[in-house]
Amino acid sequence: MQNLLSNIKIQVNPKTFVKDPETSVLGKKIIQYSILLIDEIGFEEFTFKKLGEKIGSNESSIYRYFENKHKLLVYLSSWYWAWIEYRLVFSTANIENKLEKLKKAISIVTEVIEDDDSTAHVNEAVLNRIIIEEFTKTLYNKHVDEENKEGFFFIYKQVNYRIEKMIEEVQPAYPFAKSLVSSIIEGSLHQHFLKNHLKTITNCNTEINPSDFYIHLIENLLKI
Amino acid sequence: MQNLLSNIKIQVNPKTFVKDPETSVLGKKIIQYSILLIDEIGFEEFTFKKLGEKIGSNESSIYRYFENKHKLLVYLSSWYWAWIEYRLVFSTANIENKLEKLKKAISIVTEVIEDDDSTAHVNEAVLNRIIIEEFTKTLYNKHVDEENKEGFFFIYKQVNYRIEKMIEEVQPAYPFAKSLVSSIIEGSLHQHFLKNHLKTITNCNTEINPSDFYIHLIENLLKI
DNA sequence: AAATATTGATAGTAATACTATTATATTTGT
DNA sequence: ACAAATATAATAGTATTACTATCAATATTT
Repeated sequence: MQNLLSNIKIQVNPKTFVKDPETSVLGKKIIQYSILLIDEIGFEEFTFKKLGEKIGSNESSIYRYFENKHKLLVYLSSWYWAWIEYRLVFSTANIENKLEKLKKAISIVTEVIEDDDSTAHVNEAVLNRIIIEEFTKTLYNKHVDEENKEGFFFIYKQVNYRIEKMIEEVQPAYPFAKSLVSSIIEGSLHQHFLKNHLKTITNCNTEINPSDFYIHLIENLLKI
Repeated sequence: MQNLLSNIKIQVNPKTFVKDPETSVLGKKIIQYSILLIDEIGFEEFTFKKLGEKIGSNESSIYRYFENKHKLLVYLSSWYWAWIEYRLVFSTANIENKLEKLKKAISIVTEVIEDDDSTAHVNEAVLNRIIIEEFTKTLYNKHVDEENKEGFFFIYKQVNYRIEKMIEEVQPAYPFAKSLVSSIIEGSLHQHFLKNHLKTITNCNTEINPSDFYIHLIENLLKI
């Protein structure tokens, strides 16, 4: 896709890091290779020691950027959702028709991502894969409430909120706009996961994708 | 609810355990207190050592029943879905009207569970809470494909399949029955989670529950 | 060139996730 | 009732994880 972000820096909640990884070569290397390593071995097997070996740096140097691997995952997720939000706003900005606008938004949050060259150290396609496989772990743990208060999920909720408003524009009478949006955004990641691992309980495959399922769903559900 | 299971034993895939916990007093204690301890401290903080302390047993004795805590969680999840399947089959058996039957099924998989006295060592209400908070972790890890081949998720997929068939009965023309079911079953757990932790992106609360959202959804989506 | 910040190397701690061995109960079969 | 079999407990031990602390080496800024 076209280079939208060349002069825009994705802002991530500073509470997720000790030192901003965008401010140094090592920091950017941590981001770049953590994405690749998590994709390769999975979040449970991923350690700062292994990442250090991969980038020829010391474990203790990585700890100067992130308190622990959980916070790093929260950082990567926030980055991802901020990037999605940017694309969402940009690509729906000039659509007059409310339903078309909503459909475009649904596409943005449900489609498979291809790499975008605008950010050299972030491979968006691989990041999308790790969001599909690992995003749920940023929410599902005993610190959610605390971290939610700290604003760790602000951008994610913001993306939800934006689409909620679009639903209200299309069909103000629909009584579950918030639940519909959150079930589409999270559900789409889940459908991608099922397509890759539990194929018998999804219709999604190489031909049909989650976008088709969800766009058909809103078209039928919000009929006026 | 009434005592449906007094003479029925829930069958769980033997590959999830080393020794069947249903066959001894210690085994049942492991099940009973692991549910309570996971609910209390969360799965990440849960260890066999802490469980041993809680039940006055040695860590090494617990390892004779389960290889590791992940397999224990898979066991508990399988037990849960087998119990749901039983209730699903039982409570939809005599419903003639296809849509009513489907709606009943949706209720069973989306409603909040209250304790059922039929199984002394399993508190179903607490188990439901840990399924809401932890079930996703049985699927989302690097061993899914392997464990799926071993049949660890068979009962879960079976529950999906049964409801899929009910959708086909109601509306054979609907093109995404599998995805719709899996998104309802998983999505309902997620809506319960959001209700507890990220209240701003769900309509569910003490008055509105996930069942209302999903029943409204299928009623509108499968209109004939 | 000096001051400052960043990174690397090494060492160390507590906890986790186990395995192995042996001793002690408890159950069961005759 | 007793021996044999089985289950459980106690103890010890290993490798790995998830850090923290300290200090030296190297860049970078002023």
